[in-house]
Amino acid sequence: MAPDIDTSAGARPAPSLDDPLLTTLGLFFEAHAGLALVLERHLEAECAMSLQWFEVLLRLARSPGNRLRMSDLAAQTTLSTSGLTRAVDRLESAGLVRREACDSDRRGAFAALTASGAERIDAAVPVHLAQAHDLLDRTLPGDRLETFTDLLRHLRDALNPAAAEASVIADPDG
Amino acid sequence: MAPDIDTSAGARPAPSLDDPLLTTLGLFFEAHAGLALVLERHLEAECAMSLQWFEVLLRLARSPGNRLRMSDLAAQTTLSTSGLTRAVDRLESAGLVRREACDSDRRGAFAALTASGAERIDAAVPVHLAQAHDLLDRTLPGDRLETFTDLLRHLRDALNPAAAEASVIADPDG
DNA sequence: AAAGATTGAATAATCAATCTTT
DNA sequence: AAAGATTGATTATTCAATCTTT
Repeated sequence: MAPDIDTSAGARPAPSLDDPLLTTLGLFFEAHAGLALVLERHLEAECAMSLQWFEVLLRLARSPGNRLRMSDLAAQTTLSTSGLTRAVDRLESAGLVRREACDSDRRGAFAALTASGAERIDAAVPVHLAQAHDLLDRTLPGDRLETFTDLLRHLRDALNPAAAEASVIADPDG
Repeated sequence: MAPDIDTSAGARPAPSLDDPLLTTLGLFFEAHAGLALVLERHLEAECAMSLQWFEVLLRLARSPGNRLRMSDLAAQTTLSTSGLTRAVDRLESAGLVRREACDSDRRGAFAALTASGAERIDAAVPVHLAQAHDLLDRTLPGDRLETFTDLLRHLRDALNPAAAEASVIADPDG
């Protein structure tokens, strides 16, 4: 018979509070929060732009005709369709994006980069990349960054099959 | 003299829109969003609990006396101190957490796990872990999960030195 | 009836200001 | 005056409902 380890009053049994997978998940969430915070602060200070705006403008800049259907854009970001509608409202108010009608399906709408939006994202990308390289090349030197990317791709493919399939066609993110 | 690649009307120069680091960052954010979504849905369905509640309760369950100062708890989550105040308000309304006074410093307050809160997190951890293992052991088999954890720790340490230092003392996340 | 997009209502996150204690 | 915690005001996000077009 195995003896109880902890018999002190009021102690609860520890089901699996020390499973290393909890540590992995915790590290993942902490790393994400830290990275988003640092990147956002830099982008905000240097380019007066949130990380969300950067991501939306970048998607548009990489799309044919610098435009994308609202629903496609929503699928490529972490926003719901209503969330994207509001985000595009704000981008349109700032003059960085313009809505365009869709001829082939009049229910649809495009979000299109304006000249001003193109200027802003073109200016922001090198600033963003400089900081990201400064941070990551130093933190994950040698081939570690490539390994990290490879592991992330496996994870993303398992979690978001839609994005994985789309990347085979158009390579929005690997 | 290097010739221009694209001389079509209206074409903008592409500064570095294809830098592989943009792909890495995109994959990281997509993987995070996907993982958080999947874990949250499962936890919500099986344990009627958000991922945020899970994380707060888990931190408390792993702390001596099942309690932690509000400011320490905020530092260990992705919330601001005011955000944590509100989160603890909700947890307290649900009866999972109780505020306790701090004798040594009467400005301070503890958030402490209630018996009900302990039951709920004890029940949720195995459920959460089962899903996480099912997902990750299959996606990153062999030693890939350990490699991934190692890379995340390096990244977290670079981005959040405070958490890295704390982990040397108390091991909240590796 | 279903798809694309938007809107209203409800919930939650942050910053700055405030209050208490050190 | 500074630190710990909370509150008010603002902004942003989501779900469900709505409107138009297919």
